[in-house]
Amino acid sequence: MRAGELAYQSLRSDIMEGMLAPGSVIAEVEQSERLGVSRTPVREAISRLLAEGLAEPAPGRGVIVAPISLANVYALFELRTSLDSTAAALAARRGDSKVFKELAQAFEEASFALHRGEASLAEYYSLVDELDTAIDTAANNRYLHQAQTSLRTQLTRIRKLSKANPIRLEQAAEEHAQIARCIASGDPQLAEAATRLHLANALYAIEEAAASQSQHSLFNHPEPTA
Amino acid sequence: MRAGELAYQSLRSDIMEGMLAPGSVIAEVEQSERLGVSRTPVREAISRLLAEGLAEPAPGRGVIVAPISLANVYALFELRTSLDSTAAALAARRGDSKVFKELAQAFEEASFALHRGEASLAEYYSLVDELDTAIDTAANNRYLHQAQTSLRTQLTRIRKLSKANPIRLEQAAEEHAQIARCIASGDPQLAEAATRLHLANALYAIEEAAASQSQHSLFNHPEPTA
DNA sequence: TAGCAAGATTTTGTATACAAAAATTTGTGA
DNA sequence: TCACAAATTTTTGTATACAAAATCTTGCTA
Repeated sequence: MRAGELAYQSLRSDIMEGMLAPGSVIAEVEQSERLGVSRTPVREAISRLLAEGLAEPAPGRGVIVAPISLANVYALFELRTSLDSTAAALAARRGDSKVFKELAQAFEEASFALHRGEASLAEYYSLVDELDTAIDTAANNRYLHQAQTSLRTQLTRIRKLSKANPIRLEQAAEEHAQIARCIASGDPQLAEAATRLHLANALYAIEEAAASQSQHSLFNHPEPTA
Repeated sequence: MRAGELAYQSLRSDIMEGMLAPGSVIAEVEQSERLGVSRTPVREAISRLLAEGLAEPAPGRGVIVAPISLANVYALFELRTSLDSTAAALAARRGDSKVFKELAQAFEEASFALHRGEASLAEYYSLVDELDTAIDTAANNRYLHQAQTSLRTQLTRIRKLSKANPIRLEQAAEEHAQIARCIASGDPQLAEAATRLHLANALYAIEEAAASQSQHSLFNHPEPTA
């Protein structure tokens, strides 16, 4: 692998896994020594992280890994709702009905399996990825896809912070099945409605989780400037 | 100015102004010589252009300035409709009514002035920028704003290709006034509807312009791979 | 002791040299 | 003349040295 690519992948996964804590500075020399490459490729990597929103320039401390705060979640979900509902509507118009019928079926089964404790989280999330991919493909809009990709990166970080609630997972699986069915039906408005409903529920679940868990362990508020 | 910043600004404006034609390769050495800086800052600049979508990696020719094609316009407008209508709805909920009332007034006047040939294009476009900025501010969502910013870059490029039709400009000014009024009214659904209507009309106008002007001068189709 | 300034240190920005990879050209054989 | 391969040239990737800027220390003075 190219050194720049390696640096990017390493830093990215370190941020996603929380090894590099939100708010901590990403020093070029430190990282280049740690990763065993020179500063040039880590600079390249950092600029990619910057563009992706995983890192941020900090006023006088260089660049830091982007903080996550509860306020961000609302903003993120506003954009997500816009993007995902549009994608679902486009997929309903353009997609292959068969593909989404099968996905709906798979989500139904996953919901059952989840209920009986027979399915793993990883399996479920990979199914969600499949649905996302199918929608992206069907929507057939590279700009939309690009916007969603960078958004999903942020959402993934947030998901890792809040422990998944088993009951919510079952519900979510049902909702995903519903979305897939609506897209399969070819009705854009319906697909959009199902998506909005799902996202509203998902946000609500996050709020609940945040309220029950200690906020400070859940979310890293950007430290006060003063 | 930093050399990297200078290289970025220069290349960006060269692309936007068409000095660097869509599809032409951006060679590091060539540009570094032309701009009088070393390869390092132009590499930084290129990576920013890449992230912004103004440049694209080309399979075996390095990076090229992103082509513009009619097909892209549809995709772009699909995303734009989603983003702008969401922003308008948020602005209607959160914005200061007074600001948008004044903007509506300004657009009404601009429409008159345009009709009498008393207003310049530049003035009108700067008014549009004001409205966009006001909506961004009112919507108060950095992620949405970021997505819109990169999208607008693309749209600006397209706008430069099609000559503005004076009659359409008047209509557009009216539509903008309408959008501002709807936001001022505080009704999110109405604001969204006005935005969607405007964008549908704008797209239609582009299609008309493309049909009347010679396609090949208007749009740069990506050359066939064979 | 508080505040400030001068120096020291770290960190970032830029240039350049070198290495590796890719593309193009050139030459040779069928 | 065409195809293929070898060699050359160009282009990109990486390391490193040096410069400039910013931050942090330290010590002086009021």
